[in-house]
Amino acid sequence: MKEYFAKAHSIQKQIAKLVEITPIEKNVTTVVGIDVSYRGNLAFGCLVKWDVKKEKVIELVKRKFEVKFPYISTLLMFREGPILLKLYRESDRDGDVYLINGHGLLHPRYAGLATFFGVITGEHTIGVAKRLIRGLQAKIVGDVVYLNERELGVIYRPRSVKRHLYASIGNKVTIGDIRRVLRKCDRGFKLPEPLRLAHIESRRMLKNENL
DNA sequence: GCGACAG
DNA sequence: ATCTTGTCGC
Repeated sequence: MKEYFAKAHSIQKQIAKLVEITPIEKNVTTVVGIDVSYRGNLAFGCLVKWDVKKEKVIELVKRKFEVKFPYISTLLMFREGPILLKLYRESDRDGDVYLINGHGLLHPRYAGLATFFGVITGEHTIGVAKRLIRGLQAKIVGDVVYLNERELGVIYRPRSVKRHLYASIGNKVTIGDIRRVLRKCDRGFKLPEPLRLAHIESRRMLKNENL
C-alpha cells in the first residue's frame, strides 16, 4: 500500500514538471466547464462550451461512466481525470480555456485535477474549488493564494454572492488570466457560468437515471 | 474508535 | 461528491 502511494506521487511529480505558466495571449471568446456527479460507482459527466459574448451554450457533451478508482483527497486526478479526458476527446476541442472542478497547482505536489487535464491535453486550464486541500501550507494575502512563496491561486468572489471559491493555475495560464476569465463568467452565481451549467446538467443526468 | 477529506 | 426536511433569509 505504501509503495502504491509512492508510485502515485511519483506520477504526480512528473506531471507537475510539465506545467507551463504562460499567458493565454489570444482573446478569450469561449470558456469550457466540465463537471461530474456521482452515484455509487456511476459517474455522470458533462462538458459545456460557453460563448462569452453571446452568453450562450454552443456545445454540450454528456455521458455516463463507470468508475473504479476511489475518492482519495490529493489523488482526485486518478479518479476523475480519465472521465474528463473522454469527454474532451468527444468534444470539438477548441475551447479557449477550460474550467475544472478541483485544484490546479494548489496541491501538495502541484498536481491537481486541473493541472493533470491541462498537461495531458495541452489546453489552458484553471482549477476552481470550494475549499483548500486540508493540510496544505498555503498563505493568503489579500485575495492571492501563495504556496511556498509562489503566487499560484486567487480567491474568487462572485458579485452578490457570500461564498468564495479558490481558483488556481492549472496549465498555460497566469493569475491575471484567471481573474479576467472568471470575471467574464461571473453571472451572479457562486460558480462561473460554464461550470454552473455543467454541474446542473450532470446532476440532471444522475436524477433521470431513476426514471 | 471518531471525525474529516479537492470531488 | 452523496445521503436528506424543513426552514430561515434575501
